[in-house]
Amino acid sequence: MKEQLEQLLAEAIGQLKAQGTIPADHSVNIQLDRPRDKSHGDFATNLALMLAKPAKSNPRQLAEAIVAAVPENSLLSKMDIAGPGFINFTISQDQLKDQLTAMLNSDSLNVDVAKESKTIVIDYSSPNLAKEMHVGHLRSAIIGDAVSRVCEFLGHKVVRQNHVGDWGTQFGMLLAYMEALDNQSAEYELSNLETFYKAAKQRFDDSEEFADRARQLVVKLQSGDEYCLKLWNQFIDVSLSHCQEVYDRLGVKLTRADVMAESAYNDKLPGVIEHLRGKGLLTEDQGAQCVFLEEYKGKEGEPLPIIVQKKGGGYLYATTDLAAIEYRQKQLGGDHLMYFVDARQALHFDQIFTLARKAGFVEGEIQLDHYGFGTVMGKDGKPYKSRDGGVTKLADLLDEAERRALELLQQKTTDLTEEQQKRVAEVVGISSVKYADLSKNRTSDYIFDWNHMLTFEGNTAPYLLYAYTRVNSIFYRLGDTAFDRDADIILNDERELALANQLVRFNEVLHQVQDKAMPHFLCGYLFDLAGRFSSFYEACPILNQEDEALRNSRLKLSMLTANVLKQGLDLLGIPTLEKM
RNA sequence: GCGCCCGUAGCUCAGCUGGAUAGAGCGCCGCCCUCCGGAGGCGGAGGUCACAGGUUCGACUCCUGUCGGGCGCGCCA
Repeated sequence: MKEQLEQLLAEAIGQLKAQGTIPADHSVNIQLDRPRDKSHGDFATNLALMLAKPAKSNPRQLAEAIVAAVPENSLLSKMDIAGPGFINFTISQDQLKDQLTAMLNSDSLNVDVAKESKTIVIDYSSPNLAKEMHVGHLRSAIIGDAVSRVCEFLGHKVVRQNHVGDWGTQFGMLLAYMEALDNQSAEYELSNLETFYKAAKQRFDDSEEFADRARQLVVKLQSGDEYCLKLWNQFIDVSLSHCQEVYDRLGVKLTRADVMAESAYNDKLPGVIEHLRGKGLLTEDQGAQCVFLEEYKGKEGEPLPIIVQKKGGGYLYATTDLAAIEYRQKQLGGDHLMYFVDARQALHFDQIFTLARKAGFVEGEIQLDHYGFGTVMGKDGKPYKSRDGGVTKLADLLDEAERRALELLQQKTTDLTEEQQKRVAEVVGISSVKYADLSKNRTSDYIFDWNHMLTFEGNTAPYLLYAYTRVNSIFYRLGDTAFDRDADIILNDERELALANQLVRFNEVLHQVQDKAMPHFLCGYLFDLAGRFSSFYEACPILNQEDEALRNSRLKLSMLTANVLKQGLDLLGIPTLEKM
């Protein structure tokens, strides 16, 4: 709808240029707003204000010229000039109704899918396997997952990449500890990775002998020693299973098949160095192999190094990332590589992307983006910690979410069985945590507060889940009674119209989510949708409506609302409940 | 020292590419249950958009500076 209007405006501008009203060489960026104020129509543009100066005309006159130049169309019912020269557009009701009908008749809610499907490689979650997943891993997993779903829904091929950290010095310590325990107790202790890591670390710090053995094992592991590899594989397997449990509980789509671990690039790393050397980009500095790029200056204006090989010969994550970028374009066929990684790594990715292009690890047209995100904070405004001051394991956090959700639900009257209520609590609990995160601007830090996320009031998961069940209950009540799905849609009441306008925006919002990798746009949209539905529901009788035509129309609006809520939540990785 | 991000109502957050009277939710105050799920709806009070300049017809948004907070800058990932 927005695109169609843009097209009309582009034609109008073209005509005015041809007439000489606007200088032909003046490039015009068509801006279309969704005005906050209903009296300003469905869309508004400030074109006349922007073009008044180059056109040497006054804005209101120019606005009139633009309006006159808009081609005949069925999209608009009205164009008004307001204020200093805004043009307000009102979409014709027929157009709205057609769009609503198209959405109702489409499995994908009639969203515009990409004309050319791209391959989008999305790096998200990517935890370090040495430890159990903790709060710090939450955002990447759920934001990345939501954006992945949206990209897929919009017709792209999405390749998920879980770039887990499974290689590095700390594994020596872990293997040494596994070795020190007999096999059975190792298995037992591995079931709690967190304590296992702590115990190993303790031993490493306390015992010189143990530390030596740990270092020895790293070397052996990296040289492919079979015994070490066996221990390592065993450890990785347990750790990945832990991750998978968390993904499954979170409803994050990642599976083992998406795991492309750091170690998978091991045999590519010498080649990365050679490639850089071949390009003349490599410089030895204090024994380490570095790349100095002019783009990045240090303290006194001297270039900043990217270290790709340590003086001992070991490789660093920059090296691996370069190998991974190449793989993602050349093996996976990525047109767009997305990285959902903590904002603190912005500089690192900036450097890596620049270097990858310069050195030819990627070639041709490719989009490389690091989408950073802020930190999860406690109420004190400091990074979120558990009560004992340590990092909070994700598994524990999710347990608590479910427990708190159950408490919340038990305060309400319900006709659900205890067992059903427990399942509902699981969904509500997990969804609350996810939604609290997704509904905030990706780039900023946010405060993690159980009381804010687990409430039925405001922009929360419980509110939206409730809103969905409420719409849904209309159709439960309706039961088998048929209603005419081909009935005309009637938008006479302002609340019907407001709801209809919001429903129709779904497409637009999803494209914004994809463009900016910002799921909170979708959250805001759904909250607004639920609010408009509630107002409609309050003021416009549906099942009690005696006028059959009106009743059918309202049922159709309700059904579409349910479909959009369900699909929207699904794209956020949140399941809906039929009853709660 | 250099670089990046942030500062919006008492609290938690929105504010799209510069647009019309800066918006929600909580909390506070007031309405609305003969009616489909009140876990709801309607309304009110509450703001120097950190501060000072600048650009512009128009600035929360862009530029410069100041203050305050967070983070990153050579062999961890």
